[in-house]
Amino acid sequence: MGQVAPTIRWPELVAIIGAICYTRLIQSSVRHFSFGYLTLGTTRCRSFLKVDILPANSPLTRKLSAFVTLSDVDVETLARFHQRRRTFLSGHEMINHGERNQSAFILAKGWAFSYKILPNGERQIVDFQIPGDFLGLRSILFRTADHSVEAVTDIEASEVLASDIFDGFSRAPRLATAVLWAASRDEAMVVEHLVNLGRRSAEERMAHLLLELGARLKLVGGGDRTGFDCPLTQYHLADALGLSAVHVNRVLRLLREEGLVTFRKGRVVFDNFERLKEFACFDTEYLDQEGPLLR
Amino acid sequence: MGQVAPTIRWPELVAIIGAICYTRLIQSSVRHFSFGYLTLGTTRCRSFLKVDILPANSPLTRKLSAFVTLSDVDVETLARFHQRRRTFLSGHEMINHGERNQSAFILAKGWAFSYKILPNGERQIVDFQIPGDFLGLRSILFRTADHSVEAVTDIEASEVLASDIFDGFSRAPRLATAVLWAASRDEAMVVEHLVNLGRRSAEERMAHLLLELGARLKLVGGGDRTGFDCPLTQYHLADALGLSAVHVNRVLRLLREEGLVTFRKGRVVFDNFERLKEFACFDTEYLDQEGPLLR
DNA sequence: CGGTTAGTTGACGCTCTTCAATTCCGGTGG
DNA sequence: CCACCGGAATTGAAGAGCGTCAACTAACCG
Repeated sequence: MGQVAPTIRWPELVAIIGAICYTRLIQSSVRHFSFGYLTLGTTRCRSFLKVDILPANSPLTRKLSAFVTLSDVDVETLARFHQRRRTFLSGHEMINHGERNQSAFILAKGWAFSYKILPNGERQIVDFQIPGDFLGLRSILFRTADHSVEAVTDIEASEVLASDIFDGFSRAPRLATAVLWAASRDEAMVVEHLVNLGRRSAEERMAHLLLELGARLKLVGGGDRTGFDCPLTQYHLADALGLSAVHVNRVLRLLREEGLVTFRKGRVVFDNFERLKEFACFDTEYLDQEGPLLR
Repeated sequence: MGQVAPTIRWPELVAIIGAICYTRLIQSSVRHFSFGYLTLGTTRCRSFLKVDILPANSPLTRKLSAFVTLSDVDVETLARFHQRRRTFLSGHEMINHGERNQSAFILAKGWAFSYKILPNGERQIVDFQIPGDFLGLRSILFRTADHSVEAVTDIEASEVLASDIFDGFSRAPRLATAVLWAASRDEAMVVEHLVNLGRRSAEERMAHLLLELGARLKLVGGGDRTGFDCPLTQYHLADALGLSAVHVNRVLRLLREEGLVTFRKGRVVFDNFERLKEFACFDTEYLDQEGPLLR
């Protein structure tokens, strides 16, 4: 607390805004930040993030303001992203496929998932959103939402209107680069899910998904390498992995009997983290970006 | 030819840059463009696009310059995207997974595909790129490429360096919005492929892929609803659809015997377009965006 | 006329789905 | 306190879908 002068200026707003969109970036931002100003390991970074310099109305901006001094216009631009705090009950449809003028959200608390429904009623889950994630960006860039988002648990989120985004872009052009970068990270994750569905066995898919969720949660303080709390049902997993719920159950049993991972009563336990990673060919590369290209 | 005054100004550079990244946007741009200035059907739009006003060094900028007068700085910014014309032989690795400082490309001629290789040697094709498509955007936004791109046929393309993109963003902030929008379109397509792999049968996947390629090619003048020329092998299709090449063959036979679609000797023929669309539950929504949200 | 690559077909078996039944568990009302 | 209920998890059996192996043909090229 306070061991770092709060007047540090870092001209690359890019990475900061990126961190808004993806809290998991915070870690890498700070890593880059250290390049020339501070040398911060992960643990020191965490405590550093607790430093509160500017008054702010959201956990995310507070985190960000803690390690960079923003210009007035930047602060104002950021604050707009967190003006409208909203809550949703579990099961609520936060974004509806086909509807126009939808909002985007930055998740503060709870889990959600984005999905598409096929005409025959089957559901494919595209990605899960955890605290710190941006959701529904495509639904404001396109005029109508091309997918839906439903809350898994009760949700707290900041509503981001299209006007927030586009006003922000014209005020702070670097914001656009950062959001582009964040969207590309999203795409990278979807690509990884695609590879998962196309070329891996059911067991590998499951292992990979659980490891990914664990890695993502770890970056926002929601778990460690022993495991994490997971509010998903086996039906959620089935629809994300392109499997039937029955087979998901069998796969989970198999992984449990192999001593790799246990998922029970809302808790995922990595029984043997290293062996599980090897089994799933899990490479964190697509999550561990070093931050946007800065010049 | 020439029936339209060449001095028309449309302040929304956004859509134009979007069109650079996705030539298929041209159709929708013009549709939007017509909103107040011109009423152009698809066919009239096409002939309109042939009008050549400004000298330019690439087919894409020529197309664009034909229907909008750009400011000097805009033209210069656009021209930078097409300064470096390059050619590749079929089979060439245009972007290599894991390498740093890769370029992006705008395809002018030929087909390519982006893919990932798993440790066990299996390949998953994420998307195919056809003329007018942007490829490798993520490889310059991230420091290292998270995927590879290989040329299917001989290729002509404009090389876009990271500096082109970022310089362009600071010169013309609207460019950033447009590229973000284009990247989101890319993501929408990947999401659709994900749904394909997760929740459709082999026959439906194949039908859907062929319809998508047909629809995309139609927008750049490479086919119509009777069919299109397709340089892909059955191995390409297999790796894109998460199937084995043997099964791809069977699926193609089945679709042919059903009188739905025929793929032979580099040519896809839609034997019964309507029935095929119905069979594949093909909805062009994710391709038919009306253009970026303008204010 | 071989060599090579893409496409084709059959046989067989594994993976995963489907259907159906059963258990577990938290909540709710009596 | 128990009885009851609904959603989620669990398990078994049967079979469809798709992969693998292997052999073969067709087309292209030097």
